[in-house]
Order: sequence, then structure tokens, then C-alpha cells
Amino acid sequence: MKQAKATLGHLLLAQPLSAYAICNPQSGVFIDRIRITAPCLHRPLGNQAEWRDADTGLVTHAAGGIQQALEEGHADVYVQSKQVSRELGARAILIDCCPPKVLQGHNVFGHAVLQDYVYEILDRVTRVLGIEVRPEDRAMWRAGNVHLTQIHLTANFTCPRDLIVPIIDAVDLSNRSGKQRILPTWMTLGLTPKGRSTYHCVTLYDKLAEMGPYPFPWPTTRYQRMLLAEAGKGFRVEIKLYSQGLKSLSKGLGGIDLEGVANWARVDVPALFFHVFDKYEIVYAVQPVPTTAQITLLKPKELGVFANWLLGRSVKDQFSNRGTAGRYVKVILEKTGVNVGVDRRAEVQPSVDLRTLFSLANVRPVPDLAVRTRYYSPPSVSSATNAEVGANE
DNA sequence: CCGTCCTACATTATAGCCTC
DNA sequence: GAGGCTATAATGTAGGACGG
Repeated sequence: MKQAKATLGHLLLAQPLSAYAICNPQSGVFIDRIRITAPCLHRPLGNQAEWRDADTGLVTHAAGGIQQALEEGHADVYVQSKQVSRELGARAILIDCCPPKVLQGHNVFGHAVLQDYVYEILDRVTRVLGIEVRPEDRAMWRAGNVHLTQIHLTANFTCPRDLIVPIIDAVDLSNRSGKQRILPTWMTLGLTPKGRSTYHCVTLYDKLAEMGPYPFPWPTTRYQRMLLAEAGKGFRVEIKLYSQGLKSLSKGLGGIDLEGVANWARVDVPALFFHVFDKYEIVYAVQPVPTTAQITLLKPKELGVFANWLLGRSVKDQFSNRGTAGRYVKVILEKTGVNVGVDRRAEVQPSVDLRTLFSLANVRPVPDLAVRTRYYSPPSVSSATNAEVGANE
């Protein structure tokens, strides 16, 4: 298996994509999952079907999805043929997978250069499936002419492990709805009564606990122990962006269309991560206690609203008009630093400043020990020395 | 002035349709 | 039948009117 990986890796590391990597230097924020549709002419995969519409007489062709495990069976890759027709076969391929798991066997860390991950995954998956890729399709991949419908952005924040559950508890208490808490060490926000939001959601969890008691057979190697140790030092936050979210976020980024892979060369991935993360107001789950000086800034009415909130009455409930409520939230936040827009019922809270904890400066980078090993698959620019195998068609 | 509500506009959520 | 797409509903934001 090592052999196969090395061979494929050698062939894969040669794309002339340095510009993409330069725009997204290693910040520690990385891409954990992608769902893409790429041009790729091939024979349809999986179960095939066709049916005729009784009214129009039109014949529709379809192909089912297949789940394929590349390498050691850890990294599931979901593949489906798209744009199926009898004459031409399938003209596009949908792939849903976790690029770090496929390329380096785990997803404790990774990189943020989408174009590189997309090309490497497309190349790897079509090889495994035995698809002969047309040069024009491959050229489209190189140009980033691939449609993105889902992406997960992930960061591990340095955090003492015994604080993870108390912080998740506080976040739990400051959100009354749209949440799911199956495990003490795991929670998701951004759900709707009908399921997940079509925009985005965020998951907070303890990565070491998620990896299970011992993901590797004992005794572990030096690098496997390194992975476990690294996972245990971080508080994991995943932002999942869905098609609707990609669309609406595109507007705010000055018209950069996030559904086009090529456009990610101009996207500041860590900034995007925090832009969405901030919408959940997680840092306000544990709030600072305002000073006396700050309290005296409040006008009598504002003080009353604040006191009511401390007693568990949400600001929205205190006013019939949502505009007025929002206005009070804003002014109290400015004067005291406390966001009374979130629900609050927790009495005992962990003593941490979540604004510092969940900041870019506190994101864990790829550990030095992993660099230049098979446990870290870097953006291809880092392997520019392999450039001579670039033209492999 | 101060506090509240109204209105217009922006953003986000929901639901039903369409495609494969 | 799952998931993306799109029209519509719900909610949030900001400027201004109005009565105290």
C-alpha cells in the first residue's frame, strides 16, 4: 500500500498551481471535505436506469452513486455519474470526500488550497475507477473549471482538553434552538426543524474523543502517537458550507463566485472561516462580567433590560418590536461588551476568554513533525521539485 | 431630547419543485 | 428518493416619524 501511495503521490504532486498556494499560506485553517461536480466523460458508474415520461415521451437516463474506499479503507469517497445520456455516457462526475483523509490517511490537519485538493482528488479517483480522462476534461480541472456544492472548513484551536466540554456546555446553554448535542464532546449548530440549514452549520467537538480509544493498533508508531497528541491539544471547529451558503457568501465577497473552484485562488480562506463562525456568536457563550464603570454608562431603561436578561428573559421577549430589541442589544454591547442578543441561562461558566481562544492567532498550524512525511500532503507548490512529471498525459 | 414604533431594505429560513 | 434550485416567508437592520 505504501508503494501505491508513493507512486500515485509522485504523479500527483506536479501541478503548476503555485499561485493558489501563495494566496492561502498555512494559517492552520484547512479544507476537510469537498463535494464537487467536474466535467469528465466516462461510462456511467453504479446502477443504471432509464424511464420514459408518459406525457412527453422523453427518455431519461440516470446512474446511481457508488461508495468507494481508496487506500486502506479509512477514506470513503462517494462518486456518482452526472449528466447521463445514452449516446454520450456520463459527461460529469460528482465526488464527495475528505481530501486530507484520502491523501494523508487522517484529517487531524490539512491545507487550504482548494484547487490543489480538487485536482489531486479528481486525478486519484479517476485512476482508481479506471476512467481514461480526456485531455480537454483534464484541462478544465487544471483551470479550476469545477463546480463546488459543499465544503467544510476546519480549524483546531489550542485549548486545554478539560475545558472543551465546559465550553460546549456554555454554548449549549446560550442557544435554545437549532442545535444537536448527541455527545458531551460534540455539538452542531445551524439546524432547522426540518434538518440542516441549506446555508451552513458549525460543529464543535473534541477530535481526540472522535478518533476513538485507539485508532491505531498498539503499539503505535512515532507518527501515529504524534497525531494523537496533536489531536488532543486542539478544540476542533468545523464550518460546513452548503450550496445556498456558497451563493449568498459570494455576494459579500465582492462577486467572487464560491461555487467555482478556480475563484478560490482569490479567497482568503481563514477570513471566510471566521466570517461564518462569527455569525453563530459562539464567543458570547461565555461573557465577560462588565465593570462598574461600564454599568454606569447604561441608561436606566437599558439597565433594566440588562437586568431582565441576567434573570433569563431574552431581549426579544422584552419588546413587541424587533427593531427596538435589536437596538438595545447593540447599545448594550457597545457600552458593556456583553452581547444580550444571545440567550443566557448558565450560572457557572468556565473562566476563559473565548474571543482569544477562537482567534486566528490561536489556530494550530501543521506540526513540524508531520511536514515532509506521508502524514501531511501539502499544496503542490511545496513539491515544485517534482515538476518534471507535470506533463503526464 | 428620549423611547418606541413604522417602513424600507437586506439577510436568512422554509418549502416545494426539478434533476439525475 | 436525495439533494440542489428557486420562489416565498420570516427575520434582522437602519433611518426616520411621532408622542411624551
